[in-house]
Amino acid sequence: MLRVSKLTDYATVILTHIAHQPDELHAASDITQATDVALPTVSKVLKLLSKANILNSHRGSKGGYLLTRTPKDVHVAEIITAIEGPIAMTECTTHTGACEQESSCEIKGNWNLINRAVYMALEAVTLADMVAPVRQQAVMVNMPLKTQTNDLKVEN
Amino acid sequence: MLRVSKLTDYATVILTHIAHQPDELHAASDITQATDVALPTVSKVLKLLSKANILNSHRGSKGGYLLTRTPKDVHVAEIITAIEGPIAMTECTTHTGACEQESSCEIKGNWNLINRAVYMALEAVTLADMVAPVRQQAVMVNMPLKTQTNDLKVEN
DNA sequence: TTATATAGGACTATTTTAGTACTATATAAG
DNA sequence: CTTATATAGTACTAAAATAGTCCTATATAA
Repeated sequence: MLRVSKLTDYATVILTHIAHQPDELHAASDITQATDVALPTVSKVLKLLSKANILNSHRGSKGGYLLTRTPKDVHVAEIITAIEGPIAMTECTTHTGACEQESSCEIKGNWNLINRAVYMALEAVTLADMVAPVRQQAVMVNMPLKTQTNDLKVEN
Repeated sequence: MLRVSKLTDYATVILTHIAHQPDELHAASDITQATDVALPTVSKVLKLLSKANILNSHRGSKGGYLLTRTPKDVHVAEIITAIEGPIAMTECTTHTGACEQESSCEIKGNWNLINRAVYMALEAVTLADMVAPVRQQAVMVNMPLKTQTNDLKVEN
């Protein structure tokens, strides 16, 4: 299925809400009302987004959360990473030594290639796109081989 | 993390092995030996790939599995779909009615856009690429807005 | 000083995934 | 036609990941 977690989904909903009024502070309780996501869950998501420097937080009375930058500069890849950690399709591409077959594995490099492609797809869409659905589309193109070799740089 | 399941990972390993000798029948027991994946697991994966028409099966003595087509025509997207079902990042994009906020959801269409981008990334890599690591790379490009409008066709 | 709001971490329940086992069916070979 | 071998299909169990909740600490405005 290649799913994004529910929390990540909530994160996009919450960020979309905040992005509508980018200059105001949004308290967790307000966001709960607006999004129908349970308060503890909203709170959890906001903390993660804050930690990832997508939101700034203000404590105390009249506190809340605020975007650290314009929605155009917040990429979907970043949101996913904030909630779920680094985007990597297979264990071996994040944790060295996680797989016993690692040394003899032929396809690790190819998974890295796939990771890259997926990551670029996710980086092409921003929070701004989520807020005001622009009919912009990311499209795959096969580049000439030779010119790309350096780009691959697959760690071994 | 945006993971592919372990079974999918096994599937790529198994298919890579088979693709090395595309004209021979490969029994589950042989593949176990070659890949160090447990027999019941190999068996499970092979059945799924067979059901998805990526492999042909031959029963009985001297039976086994065979690719249905050349490795160049087997896309990674298809392998993932065979093991995990349709590629969709969020629940709402596969199952209508799964989300209560569906009717008022602003970002569903955008998830469809993201799905599309990811799918294209995964379709750009084939089993042939996995077998003989070609230094080919898929790259994202932002297309002009107007020309793409028809392509989106986001169901509501 | 008090009310309010976030920070951080721990914990539990649920769901998903991985892995295994069992029975049925098809085929090649003696 | 019988037997050995291999896949088909399904059901079940165990393990891991995720979701969701709660509690205590800290910061800030009034």
